Amino acid sequence: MSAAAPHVIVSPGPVHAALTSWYHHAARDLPWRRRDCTPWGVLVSEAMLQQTPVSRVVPRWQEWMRRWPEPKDAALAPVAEILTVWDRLGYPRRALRLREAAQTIVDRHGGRVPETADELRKLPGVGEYTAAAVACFAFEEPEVVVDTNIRRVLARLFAGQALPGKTYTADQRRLARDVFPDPEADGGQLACTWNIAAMELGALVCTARSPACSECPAAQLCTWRLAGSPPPTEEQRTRAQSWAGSDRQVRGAIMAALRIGGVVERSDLLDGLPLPTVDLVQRRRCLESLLSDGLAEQQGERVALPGAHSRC
DNA sequence: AAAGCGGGGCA
DNA sequence: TGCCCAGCTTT
Repeated sequence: MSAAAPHVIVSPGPVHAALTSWYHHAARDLPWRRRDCTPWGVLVSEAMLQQTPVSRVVPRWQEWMRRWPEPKDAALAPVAEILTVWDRLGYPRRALRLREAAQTIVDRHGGRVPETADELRKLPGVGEYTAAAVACFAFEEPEVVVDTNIRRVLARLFAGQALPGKTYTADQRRLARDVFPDPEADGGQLACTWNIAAMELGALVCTARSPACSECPAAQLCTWRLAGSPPPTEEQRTRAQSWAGSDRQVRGAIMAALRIGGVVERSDLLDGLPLPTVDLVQRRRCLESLLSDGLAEQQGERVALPGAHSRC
């Protein structure tokens, strides 16, 4: 037993009622939430939404689903095309893994997205969160879903903290389980709605920077609010990864050049990138890492997106 | 448990 | 400029 474990004082029941009721009229109309969205569409959305805001995902999701409406379509798509459609969503390794997941679904699941969190978890790029989310949102399985929004909402509602801290700890996982609705109460309906409602509240009302507590359906039940909304501690404040000058920036610039230029001379890639600094060691390191990741391909003295045909 | 991995938008 | 955003993989 951990001495630092937060104890749930507020009864979860009224909070479940407040948030799920709120969700029914406040929810955004997102394409992957519609009745006619397939499990594959839900999986694609979750892969794209890993670390990328909804507003930037919507158009890329629509283009992806138009081209590859089923797993078998994405499984056959050239990597170059996958990465081009992915465009600047970021973390392009996610796109490769989504394609690999499609291939696994075809090879091992008859082309249909598996329905349980345990099976989903085995797919490339599918971790604890995504497995639970797809099982819940696509198949109405009452899995405990915990994303960055839900972590923050639970920290405030039940632990009285302004922010949940940078890493997902065992205490937070325990809290999420402790306040989760009874999965067997009504066939899992409440549990699934609770997941999406808590997530939506975190996205629209209980935001990280300036929460709109006056609009919160659970403000009167919120432990953090009742404690006077104490500010986050120094430890809870996340320190951002630097961006300028980072390998991620250089990798991103190389990928952008490959998407636009098709097949590019290796030398042009190393000294012709639109970046503020020219660090040849770093550029070489980043190019090698992209080749190693399978995000780029060497063709003689040229470099291209994997599968892109050379002009020779 | 911590580090690495994109990119855009807003305070 | 700093910070935030429907995480996963590797160590």
